[in-house]
Amino acid sequence: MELHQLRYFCAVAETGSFSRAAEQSHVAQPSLSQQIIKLEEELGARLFDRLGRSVRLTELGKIFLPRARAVLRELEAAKGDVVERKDFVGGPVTVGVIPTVGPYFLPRVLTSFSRKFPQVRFTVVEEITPVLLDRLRAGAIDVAILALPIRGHEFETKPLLTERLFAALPKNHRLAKRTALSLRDLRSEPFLLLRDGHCFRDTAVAACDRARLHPQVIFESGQFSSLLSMVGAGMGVSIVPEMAVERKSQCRYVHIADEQATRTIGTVVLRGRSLTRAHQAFLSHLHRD
Amino acid sequence: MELHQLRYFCAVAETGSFSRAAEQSHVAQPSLSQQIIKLEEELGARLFDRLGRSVRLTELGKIFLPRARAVLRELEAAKGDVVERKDFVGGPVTVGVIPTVGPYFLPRVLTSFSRKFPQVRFTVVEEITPVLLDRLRAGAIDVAILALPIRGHEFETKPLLTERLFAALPKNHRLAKRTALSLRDLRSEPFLLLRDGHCFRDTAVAACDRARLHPQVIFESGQFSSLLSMVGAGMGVSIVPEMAVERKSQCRYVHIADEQATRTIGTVVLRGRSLTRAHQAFLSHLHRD
DNA sequence: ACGATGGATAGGCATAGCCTATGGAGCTCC
DNA sequence: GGAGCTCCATAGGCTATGCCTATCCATCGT
Repeated sequence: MELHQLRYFCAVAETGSFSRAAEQSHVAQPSLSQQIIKLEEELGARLFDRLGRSVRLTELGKIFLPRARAVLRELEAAKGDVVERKDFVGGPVTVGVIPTVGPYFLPRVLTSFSRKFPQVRFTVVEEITPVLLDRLRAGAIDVAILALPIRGHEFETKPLLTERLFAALPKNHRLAKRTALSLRDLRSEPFLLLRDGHCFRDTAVAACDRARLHPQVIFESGQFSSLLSMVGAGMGVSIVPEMAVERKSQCRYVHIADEQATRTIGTVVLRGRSLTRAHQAFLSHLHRD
Repeated sequence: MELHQLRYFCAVAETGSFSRAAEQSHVAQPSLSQQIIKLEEELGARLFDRLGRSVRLTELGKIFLPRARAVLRELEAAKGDVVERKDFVGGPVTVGVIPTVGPYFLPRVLTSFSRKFPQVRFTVVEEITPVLLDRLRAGAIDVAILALPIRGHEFETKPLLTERLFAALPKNHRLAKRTALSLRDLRSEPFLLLRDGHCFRDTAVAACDRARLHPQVIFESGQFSSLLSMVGAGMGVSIVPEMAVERKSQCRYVHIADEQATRTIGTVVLRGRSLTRAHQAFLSHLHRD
């Protein structure tokens, strides 16, 4: 049983004539006749009585007609649904973000995007980079925002912004009034850093390495705000990205002028994964500058 | 969009693999791939993400899946409905019958048939022959029971029974004690006959013609029982078919022995019209002897 | 690095649906 | 009542399309 057979059948039922049905269906009358006959053979029953002049549905034909129409109606609904939704910017979007970006960057972007596309429902997952990448692979996350570069060519990355790093110092620190410094200037300071696993810890440590600095870490935490409180209390110094700089904290922030003392944030999606219009719109909203 | 494409799509969605879906669908994997691609092209959107190892539904695929299933479900329902009902003896049957047969013959047949096939719902139309034939042509009547022969080769007729004709005489009539008579014996009698239009009137008149008898008709009616009451009252004589003979009436009935003084009842259906199992069963019930 | 797995691509083939021409039955009109 | 028309069925040929095998290419696991 094929769809065009059902269409022909309905056309004959509607027009009451094979010829008119053929015309309406844009096929030759014999073609339509053949298909109706085939359909009848498959069902094992006549659907029409051919009575010289007129063609009439048999009892079984009358039963079959609404069912055939239902099939075609469902088909149109299926087609229409997809065609309609494929250009619709809406539905669920799950964004993954690393903790050192989440609180500083996402809220602003999400609110401005939601104003433009209120139909899009966001879910935000805040996890460290390797977890986010796993979730991307599994399809649990649509877009991730994290520090580049990352390894794995199954991902498509695109840089969003590169920010400078800052030294967070107690207010009364000897370097607090400087407008810039080098990591080497922090040679003898006790360090407060993020816990292992956070990629910004790696960024900071790598910068230190390049400066031949082996920081003495006296405190570790999972979020900047804890570190900065401790710094404000005079326990030591820390390194933070620009977006984590708190204007009205107890700390002073001095730009670290070392070469490559930066962090690049970018978007990551799974390569080969098809994106909805909502995903695409969100991505281009992020990269809109 | 074709049905096999929907089937393939569902198979891939279920198995999560083109290869397994192809196997399950009994086609080669490339064939299935091609059809999925065609489907995606027609919809203008990817339905699956091909991610090296695994295949996953896209957002649109997830939307499309239940709709595709709905189409296939409707299709199966349509097929099943017809296949189920085509062997089912039930549903409506409309029987047409002429007035001179209706009250004597049908009740007995309908009750015995309904005992066998209680699912069949009967509608009985009692009309004169030309009306019944029109209704047959229009499909408003499925089977007609009337006097043969009829004209028109668009009908299929089959004789049911041939009955003798009887003279209906008042009790004290001079011929009332005879066991048989000839129409010529009624030469001088006043006749009571059915109204024009009733085919049995034609049957009676034709029999009289053959007997060179030109009856003086003093009363006409649409039903035998009226005629027979009048005959019982001594107003004249009449001619009735065997099935109209009333055992406990005021009349005497004497067999008319003339050649061809008979009436043949038969079934009529529209040639080329397909009959349901209920129609077929009813016809063979009628002709069961 | 290698083979195994899984999907896409290429090219050939056969079927199936479409076409035109024609047949045959029924209806209309002169 | 016969000629012509209408309408569905049949016949025969053509083409498109879906299927096949062989092969390619990327990924994944050993």
